[in-house]
Amino acid sequence: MKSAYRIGEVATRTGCSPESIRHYEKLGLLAPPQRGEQGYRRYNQAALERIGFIRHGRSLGLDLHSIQELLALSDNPDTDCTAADDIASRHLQHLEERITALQALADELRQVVHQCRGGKAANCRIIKTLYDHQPTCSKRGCGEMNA
Amino acid sequence: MKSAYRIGEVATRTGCSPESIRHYEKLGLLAPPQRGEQGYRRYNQAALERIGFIRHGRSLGLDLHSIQELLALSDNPDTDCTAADDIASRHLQHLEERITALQALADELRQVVHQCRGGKAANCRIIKTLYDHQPTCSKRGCGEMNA
DNA sequence: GCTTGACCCTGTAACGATTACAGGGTTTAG
DNA sequence: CTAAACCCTGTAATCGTTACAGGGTCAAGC
Repeated sequence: MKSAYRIGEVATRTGCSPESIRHYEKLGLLAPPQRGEQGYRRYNQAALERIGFIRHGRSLGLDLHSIQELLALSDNPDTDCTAADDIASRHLQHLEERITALQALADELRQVVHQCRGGKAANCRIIKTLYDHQPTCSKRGCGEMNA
Repeated sequence: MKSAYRIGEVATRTGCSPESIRHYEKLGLLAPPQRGEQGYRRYNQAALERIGFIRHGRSLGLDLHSIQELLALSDNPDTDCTAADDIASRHLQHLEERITALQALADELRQVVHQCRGGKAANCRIIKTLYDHQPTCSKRGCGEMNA
């Protein structure tokens, strides 16, 4: 069990770029690691697993703040972990809303795609449709909400 | 048919914030409008419709660059509009891929949600799962890709 | 020895779209 | 006369990641 990986090796093992690893450290998701003689960061197995945790969370679409909360729970094993369930549930609901919204967009797009093959822009149904003022939702911040 | 709206009135009519309108102007999606005596921007009906076009495009999830291309086609009515269809088709495909990916994430989350009610973090299935290294996709830039 | 390339370091800016300021001016209603 | 509600410009923040610039260290190969 090797215990002194440099950042590049951690990157290839975790699929997380060195830049991101340093970023997580700056944000406090990772404790500043020990340094080798030349000032290089040296990571141990626990750090590797922590980075794997973060990447898995990110791949699920969790934001770094939520991941930080989950890591805090993990760091305090005696804590009540209802909060973890809250985070996951909230994110799942968020995802479901987002999927519904995207499906509505896709449906709307399907209605206009392939309607203007070979024509002139003046008669293009896509462009005409965009000028029609019935956006799916016209409220202020209601575009394609972020992931 | 009024033809001299100030930016705030345009904002309420189009559901687009004044900041965004000025932003679109800076990016070249909107031509710099005429100015009133006090230097205030004055918009006419055509500008309102153009902003509606942009908002509708955004609500469909198109990026401003694509919208700019569509506006360029609209500004040149004699152009072949195959490009419009390309943009819409590409975006639709993008949406469909994204929906599929999000559904996979939601499925994965559903498997862990509600598995740790009332327990201690040390035994939390959500946290345990995140430490398991089978992210849906562990490749470099493969998190929840942007909209 | 000396260069080339692959690492590592720090700090800063870019991406995209929007929002939020700071710091100022003008108008309007009380 | 003053406070609120507008408008202006320019800059910085948001989020997570990537890409630089400008520098240091170390190995292999000439």
